[in-house]
Amino acid sequence: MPRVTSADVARESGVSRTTVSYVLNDKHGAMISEDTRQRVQAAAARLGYSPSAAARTLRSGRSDLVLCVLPNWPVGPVLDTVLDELTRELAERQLSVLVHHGRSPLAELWRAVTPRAVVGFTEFGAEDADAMRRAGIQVLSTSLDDDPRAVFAVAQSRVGQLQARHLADTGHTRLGWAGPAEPRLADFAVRRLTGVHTECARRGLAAPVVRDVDLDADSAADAVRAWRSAGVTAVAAYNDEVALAVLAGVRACGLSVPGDVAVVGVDDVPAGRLSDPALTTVAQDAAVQARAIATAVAAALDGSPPPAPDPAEVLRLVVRDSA
Amino acid sequence: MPRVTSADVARESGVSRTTVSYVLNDKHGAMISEDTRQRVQAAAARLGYSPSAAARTLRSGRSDLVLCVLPNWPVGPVLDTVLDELTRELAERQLSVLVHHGRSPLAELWRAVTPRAVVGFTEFGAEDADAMRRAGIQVLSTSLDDDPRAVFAVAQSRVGQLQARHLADTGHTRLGWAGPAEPRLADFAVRRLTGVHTECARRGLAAPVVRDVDLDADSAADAVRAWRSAGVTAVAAYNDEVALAVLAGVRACGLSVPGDVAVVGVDDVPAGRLSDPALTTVAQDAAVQARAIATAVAAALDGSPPPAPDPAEVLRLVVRDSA
DNA sequence: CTGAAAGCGCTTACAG
DNA sequence: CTGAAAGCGCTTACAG
Repeated sequence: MPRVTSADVARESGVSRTTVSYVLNDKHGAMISEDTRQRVQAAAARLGYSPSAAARTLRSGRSDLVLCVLPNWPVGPVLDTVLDELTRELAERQLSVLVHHGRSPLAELWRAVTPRAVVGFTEFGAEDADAMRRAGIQVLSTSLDDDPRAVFAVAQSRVGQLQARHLADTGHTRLGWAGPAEPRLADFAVRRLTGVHTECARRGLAAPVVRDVDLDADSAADAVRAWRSAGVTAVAAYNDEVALAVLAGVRACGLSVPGDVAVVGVDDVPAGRLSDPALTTVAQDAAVQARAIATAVAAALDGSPPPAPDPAEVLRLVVRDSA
Repeated sequence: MPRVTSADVARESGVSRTTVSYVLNDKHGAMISEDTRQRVQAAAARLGYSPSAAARTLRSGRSDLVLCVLPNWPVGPVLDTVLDELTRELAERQLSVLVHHGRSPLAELWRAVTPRAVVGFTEFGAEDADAMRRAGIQVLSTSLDDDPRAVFAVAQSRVGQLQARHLADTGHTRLGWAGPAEPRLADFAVRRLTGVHTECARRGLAAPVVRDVDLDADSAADAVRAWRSAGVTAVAAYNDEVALAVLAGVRACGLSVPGDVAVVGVDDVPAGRLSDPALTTVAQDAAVQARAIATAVAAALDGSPPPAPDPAEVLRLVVRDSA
């Protein structure tokens, strides 16, 4: 089935392609007779015409796409919300958001879609970034640190600091750190752990006792025993899932939370509110993050420098029963 | 910064654009002298040349993109894996997978990217589907039922059947259904509930007692009391999250699982393995699903009809402690 | 108020 | 072995 082009519409309605283009793009508003306008629109509808994006992009030199490149790590609930929000917010600016999962050769991809902007939720290689800029694409990236070049940054070390601060404030002096077994999360994990370290150092406490724990009770029980024998009374977990594993490990050891071991997670997932005991955690406000990123992207596209959002708005300690 | 075009590369290397194109696309292998080839490649690299996707697509009439359109509902762990796998599998066929979150006007979108195929994880409107086909785009969709026109289907009613079957097999005669409070999940929920109904009817049991439960212990406790007073001894939950809420509700009522109320979830999320008691659940093999979908998409693109996968491979009851 | 023409960047018959 | 030329579908000065 051959493509319906603007030439078809022109023929069908007895006008030139120029007129078709004007009518369909609402250009030169009043300069087309109402009669012609109607005829063209009717013909377009009858033929089921839709303009070729490729031709349009080629002509104008820019598409209306924003490409989001996801990192290697599993999409959690926060990022999921961010993408939903971003899609909605940019849609109001006539921009379509497309998401790329996994890190297949980025070069192939942005060439294939010619996006107006690329938003990286992971760091781009320098060559990739250069090549994209050379092709006229806005390159934006989010950061896990306080990178001033990023359009949006939530310093992950602050997450760890918040956890350690709460634990220390509630009287614990020997902390443990429960890292994720999933290696793809390492970029996040090292930063959060650094935050715990920093806070411990600031208060003159010993460095945290580090253990990675699988998402099962046995692995967690091993870790719990190790922590206990090191005198640890409170554990900061990489996220709520890991924290739930620690809870299970403590239970498996016949001990209790928070009496024997206090636990703090990150993310505020539903399962953490429902566990026994309910998880104390660091919540990340996905809606606020999404809005901030969307604003930043929009500003970048306008050429105006975006205001740096206050990271304090994004992170919030939620105290429940586990610590 | 102006775009680097193949003409620039041609000028830089002292050949025609034709030759540049041949070299860069590995066409006519041996027919270009090694010397020329080297010169062109060096020039392209030096200039940082990357071809215009728009021009290429316009020329060839087809892009190498597969657009996945996500439904309204939140992306769960299963779909997340499916997208990752699909991306990887189709990458081997030189196809880039792009994902669209949310249901902003679909028409705008596929026009903007001219994908080779569109894979819907939700139903398309008939006009949308027609318009896409008219534009030469392959339209594929997954289904929640046994729809033969779908490239891939996991009948959600089977999920409910599996849950009910296990509960009935273990001696329960009065079942409850815990639905999700989130309205966007309704499409899934009604089908799973139907499966429970069907299985109950088949065995001559009373219809399940239906309650939607929020993801908090209080809401769940209300539901638990309602079930108890209706004589319910076992509950099939929409998914593991809801099941965890039911667990919390039972606890809040001072009752126990599975003694007073047995509970089955769906999804086999880590938190369900870690809860107390560990959740019996229906696992969906995301890897198998992803492979099946990828194969189906590839087959559709080749024009060959895909083999219907065996849904039995995808769904699996995992018996643990809650039922 | 409307049309003829150029040109976005690419690939590919078709000639040499 | 390599080049001149056409054409994919669109938009937009530029003429009427």
